[in-house]
Amino acid sequence: MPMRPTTKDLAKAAGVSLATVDRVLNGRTGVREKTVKAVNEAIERIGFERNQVAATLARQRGYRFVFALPRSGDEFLEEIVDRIREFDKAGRAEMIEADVIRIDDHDPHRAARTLSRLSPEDLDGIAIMAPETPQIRDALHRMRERGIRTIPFVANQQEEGEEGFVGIENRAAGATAGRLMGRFLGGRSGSIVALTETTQSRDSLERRLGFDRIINRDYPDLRILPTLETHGDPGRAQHVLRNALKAHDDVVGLYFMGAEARVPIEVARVLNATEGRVTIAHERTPSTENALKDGTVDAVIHQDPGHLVRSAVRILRAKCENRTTLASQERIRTEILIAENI
Amino acid sequence: MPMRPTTKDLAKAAGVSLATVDRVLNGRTGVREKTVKAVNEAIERIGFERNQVAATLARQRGYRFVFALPRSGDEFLEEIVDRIREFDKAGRAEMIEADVIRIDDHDPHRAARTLSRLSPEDLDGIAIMAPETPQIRDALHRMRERGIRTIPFVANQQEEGEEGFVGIENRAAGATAGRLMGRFLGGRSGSIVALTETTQSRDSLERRLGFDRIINRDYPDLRILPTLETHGDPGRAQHVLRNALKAHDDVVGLYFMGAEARVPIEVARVLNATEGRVTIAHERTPSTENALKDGTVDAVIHQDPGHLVRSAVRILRAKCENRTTLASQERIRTEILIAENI
DNA sequence: CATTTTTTGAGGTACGTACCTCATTTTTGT
DNA sequence: ACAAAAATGAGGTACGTACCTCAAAAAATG
Repeated sequence: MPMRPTTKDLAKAAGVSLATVDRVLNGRTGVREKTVKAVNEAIERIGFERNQVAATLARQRGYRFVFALPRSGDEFLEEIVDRIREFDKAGRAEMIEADVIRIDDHDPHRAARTLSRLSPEDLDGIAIMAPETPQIRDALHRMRERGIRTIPFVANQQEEGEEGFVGIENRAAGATAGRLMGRFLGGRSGSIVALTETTQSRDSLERRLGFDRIINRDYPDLRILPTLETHGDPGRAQHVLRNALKAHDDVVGLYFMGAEARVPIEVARVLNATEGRVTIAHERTPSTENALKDGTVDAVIHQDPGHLVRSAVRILRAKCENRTTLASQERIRTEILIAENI
Repeated sequence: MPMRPTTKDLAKAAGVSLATVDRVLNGRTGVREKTVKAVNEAIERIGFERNQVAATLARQRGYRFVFALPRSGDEFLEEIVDRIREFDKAGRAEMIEADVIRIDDHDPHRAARTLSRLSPEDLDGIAIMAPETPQIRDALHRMRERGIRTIPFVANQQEEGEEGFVGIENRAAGATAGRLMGRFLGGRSGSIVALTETTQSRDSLERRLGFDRIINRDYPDLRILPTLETHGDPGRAQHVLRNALKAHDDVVGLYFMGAEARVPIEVARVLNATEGRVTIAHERTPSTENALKDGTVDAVIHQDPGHLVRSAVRILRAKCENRTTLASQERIRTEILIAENI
């Protein structure tokens, strides 16, 4: 068992004292540039790696991470919340806490204010799932300046400045749905109904783009109708779906693009709309799971909430410890679920 | 921040000394049943949870886990090995080591001897991927008696005694392949060629069972031919595949059940066998990935090697610390890969 | 009851890092 | 060259647990 070099070894190797090593390692002030470089050089030379176990123990307060999620929640969001709670429980032994705060997704100012109130005393990092508004972007920027690590979560923030996004690429997810739709239809021709809560959300937009790309390029006999919106309202959902089916007698496929597939699924059941048609939805939830099992839905495009949560924590923690993560390991997969591999 | 109770608090609550708490917590001998119960009762009462961070630090030697993998390796195995190495590197900061040893899968006695040589000094736990032979089973049993935690890895060991298996359920994986085959064929009728290295392996057997179940039940127009064996030999593979295609002019699908899809894929390319047919393989590897991209293979049934490795480590570690894991979180998913979600 | 055996307590050190204080040295500005 | 400021060193404590020794107490044995 090869003894790993400790801070003591590092101090000796760099020709400085333990105190200075500590200053450099933890980015404290009052160290000459020259000394910093000497220490860093020694780190490379002897291959020093901070013992995170000892470090966490020493800095009494472990890590505390917060997930900022929209208040208005769908089923999938609930799954995520459950996973966060689960992680929090399991993480206690590792001195890692994970909490949830809800932010007003309909009121960006209020949301930004909520974020502004968070201080580095309360948390070390935050994973944020929020619409991209200037207010939110600003709030995030200020948090980072206060020393809180941030990471976009599930809903992408365009901002290229910060690396590390936890979630799937929705274009690819839409393309996956498109390919399955095309293959499951096996050469049939006709129209496809695309349904979502609101076309305003970037997720839906990108999914639709990916979906379109595949269908239009590879399945010329299929035609995708303009996206229908439910606004989360079952009544409206039923209305628009019925109208669409009435207006087009050649509908062969249904694509539910939103995260809340529950409403479309229920409505489709009532209208008996999936019979003889291929139906594809997003995100595994109790609703979509049941629908897969009873055949209402043929495939579900999914991202694993447990992976989302754990990956976010790993990345945030790495940021806190100035480590890098293996991007390959943190990539969230776009999963395909059918009745057989649920 | 609610202070978590420490061993000191526990000692006070149980009315015993720190030394006794230590004895109970670490399962040492020389403690009266009555005392043990008193301590355990106090643990429940005050909600004591061992601080694993401090514990790992204190027991100098962190954890050392070994993956015992068959020597004769396919591409998928190489992926797994890469993930283990990756984990080992990343795990050093957490004081967790992960190593690989290769065992002779063709010589159970030699394999068993290799395992017998491992002592608790060398490792804390082992994840084993090996055929189920009495010799191996015995060796595992003896290891457990020596205090080494064991867990079957990817290849299931029937043995119901030990819980925790890391890998997918191959019946379900086969069923998934079957469903995709049926749907992708979209009502066409004909024969399906099933190919594997050897029908002796339980993995292949179970996959075939799952595959058959779906096809026979739901796709009466499809007929699965007797399983062909390659024994890993390209020449033989080409021979049996060509013969099958010659004997049956109605082959509409190919199912590569083994973990080494490289050979069948290459052979199929040479014979131009996939053109106009649906082809499904197992495990994502460079070969299957390329085949997906260029259309040689239509879908790949997969289990993520990174997840496999991390899950095995989590479970082994939990066993070492007498903790339980959330089975739901440790279940390895049977993934479906197509060109769009690779 | 005396003696052996078992059980328990008291106290210590160690793990590797964080974080603190204070003295001392080195550098900077004038 | 001098004072002021900045940089560094020396030494300490703490985190919560593991693991060790030795003495003392309690229980079991005859």
